[in-house]
Formats: sequence, C-alpha cells, structure tokens
Amino acid sequence: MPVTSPPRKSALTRNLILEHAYALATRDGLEGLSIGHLAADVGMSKSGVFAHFGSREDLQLAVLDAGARRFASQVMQPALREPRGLPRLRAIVRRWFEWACAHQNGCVLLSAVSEYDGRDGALRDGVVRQQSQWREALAKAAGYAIEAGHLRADADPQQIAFEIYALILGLHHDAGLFGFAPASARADAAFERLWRSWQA
Amino acid sequence: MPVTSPPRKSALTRNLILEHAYALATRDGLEGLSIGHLAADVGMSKSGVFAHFGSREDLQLAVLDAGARRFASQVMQPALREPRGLPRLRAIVRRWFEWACAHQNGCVLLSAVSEYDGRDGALRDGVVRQQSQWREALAKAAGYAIEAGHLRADADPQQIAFEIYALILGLHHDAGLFGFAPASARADAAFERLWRSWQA
DNA sequence: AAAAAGAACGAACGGTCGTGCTATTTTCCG
DNA sequence: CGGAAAATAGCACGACCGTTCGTTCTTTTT
Repeated sequence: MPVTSPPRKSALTRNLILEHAYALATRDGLEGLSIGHLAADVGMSKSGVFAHFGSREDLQLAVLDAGARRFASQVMQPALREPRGLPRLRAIVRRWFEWACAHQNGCVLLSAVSEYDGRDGALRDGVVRQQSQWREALAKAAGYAIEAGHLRADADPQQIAFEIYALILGLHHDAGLFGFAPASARADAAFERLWRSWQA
Repeated sequence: MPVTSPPRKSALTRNLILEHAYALATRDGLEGLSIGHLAADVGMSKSGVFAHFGSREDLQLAVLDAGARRFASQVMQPALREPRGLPRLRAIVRRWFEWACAHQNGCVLLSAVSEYDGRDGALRDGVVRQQSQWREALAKAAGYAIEAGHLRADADPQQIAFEIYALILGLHHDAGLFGFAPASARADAAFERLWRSWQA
C-alpha cells in the first residue's frame, strides 16, 4: 500500500505541460518559450496553461528545474552506481556524451547559461545554482579519484572539474554546429589525453 | 589621394546603429534584439532604423558580421604580427582572454551559437561559417607551431584547435557565471598544461 | 448526494513586435 | 544655388505577447 496519495489530475497535466515546454525550450531556449505556442502544442488554452504556473517566469523556472531533474536522473545518478574514483568519473563523462548526443538540437540548461549570464533575476540565480552544483559534483568525483590513487595526489579537483566541463562544452558546441560524430571523436581523444595527463 | 569616396551620411548612421545594436545584442542576444528598443537607443524612429536593413533578419546578420569584424580586429589580426609558431598561438589565446574579459556580460558570437545551433536559415549558416573560420585559423596556427618544432610532430592541428576552443568556452562560461578572475585563473592553468602536454 | 474547490475555457486587455506606405526633411551633385 | 535622390519620420496594419477576468465543467471533500 503506497503511502503516496494518488496523483491528482492537476499534477498530471502540469507534468504534461512541462514535458512539452522542455521540448520546445530545447529548440528556442527559455526566452523563446511562449505560452501561446506551448498551449497549442499541448492542446490546451493559453489561460489553462498559464494558470498552472502563475507567470511566464515561474513557467521558465519550472522548465529549468525539470531539465535539472532530467539531467540528474540520466547523467549524475546512474554514475553513482559506479565505484568511487576514476570509474565513476568516467561514467559521468560517458553519460554526459549520451546526453549531448540526445540534445544535438540544443540543451535547455546550456542555452540558459548564455541567455541569463549577463542579467539579474531569479532565472540567473537558478542557472548559477545549477552550474555550481554540477561543477561541485564533478570536483567531488575527481577528489575521490585522487583519494583512490587513480589520479595524481597533487591534482586539484576543482581544476580537473573545470577542464572536464570545458571539454563537455566543446562537445556540445561542435555537436550542434558540425554534427555529433566528429565532435564526439575530438572530445573522446581530448578526454583520453586528460586522464593520461592527470594520472598518478 | 584616397580612391574611396567620402563616407555618405547613410553609412555613418548605419555604423552608429550597428554599434548600438551590437551593444544591445551583447546582453539580450540576437533573438532578443528588437527594432523598437534599438531605435530608442540610437535616438531614431523605428522606420528610420528599419530602412537601413530591410528586415530584422538582415539586421541580425549585419550585427553578426559586425561582431566578426570586431573579433578579427581585436583578436586574430593583432596576433598575426607575432612570429609563426607557439608565440602566435599564445598571442591568439592571450587576446582571446582579453576579449572574454571585455565580454563578461555576454558575447554576441557565442550566444548566437546557442541560439541558432538547432535551427535552419541564414543566421545559422552565418554562425557555422564564422565558427569554422576561426577553428580553421586556430588549426592553421597550431600547424605552424608543429612545423616550427614548438609542438610535437605527431600532433593533430585540428585536435589542438578543438581543445583550445573548448578551454575558451570554459573561460567564457565561468566568467559569465562566477566572475572573470577565477575563470581566468582556471583557464590559464589549463592552457599551461595544454602547451606542456603537446610540447615537442 | 451536496457542497466546496479547482481546472480549463474563451474573450478581451494593453503592449510590443516586424513591416509597409506616405510625407517631409536632409544630403548630395551639377 | 536648385533640383534630384536619398534618408528619416510618422502613421497604420495585423499578429502575437503575457496577463486578467468571468464562466463553465470536473474533481475532490464533506
């Protein structure tokens, strides 16, 4: 007997709306997301969609959060099943490659960085929080790899995290412009060089 | 005696408009650029501004091109005065750091990648052409460094170009979200590691 | 089964968008 | 200086924007 109450209809349609919104924001970014288009995509009225969020900004925040949960469940959490150290670190990167492959037409979370990095407001705050969190997760995983002796003892986890993230950015960038296959090959080679370079 | 005709007023105001447009697009991206805001910023009427370009898309293309010329004159061209090889390659990177420092609130050219990488049309084509061009310039500079014996003979110029660009992306990313100083320090360390790793 | 709450709708609001069209002003050249 | 040509302003347009409101229909609670 589940302790969770049965999902209310409201929550179901809200999730449905968020799924569509995430897909739309994938191509047009959070700034390009319009309630009218979203409503047409879901098959609802504008006001019906609107009522679920109260404002456009709250909708955008909800989409940003939905993207974060998606990313966590597809990239970060599965990698936690790998043993600490280099295996887990490489698992994160491997999953991230799959994520980039599935988001060649644009990643909401990365677009959001470009869209809000020069502004103020709740959305920028959310983006900064997200990026800090994943960077910290990367650094933590790198720290475990150092502790385990998989990487050099004098290595800096934060520096490793920065370089990993930079390569992921390069992967996304090239995948979007030049195709996933060549981008993946370049990034792969770069990562092999990276591991070798930091190896104990 | 200059063969060029004296600059018409039209060209002057067009350049003025483009300057303002570039500044606005720096914060809001090319998709966020609106003719009304631009006109108010310049101090002209909407239709007056509009007449200079004929369509919003042509305006965006002109801004993209203006950004490219700016980038070329501030990053690529000055570096050509350095001797071929590692000095020129490092000069490009150094200038690019300055560019990133001056564009912490957003870079039109990088935002454009996020905005158009999942679409079709003239703007995407322009972005792809730009990025290909700079990547090729990087690879060429890396090739000179290999020829000169500054970098390992078995190194792949395209691979080096990819890794350099990835670090630049990381620099822009972190500078926009966490501030230029820490981002610059991380990127600096990463570049030193990069040079050492590819060194002959 | 009745009552209260909530979800979705359709219409309308004030604004802004990009884009034409027509005057009017400004610039250029003989 | 004067007349052609170009540049700019002014205005209007239809479309879409986010948002509000009142109403209807559905769901949940009593």
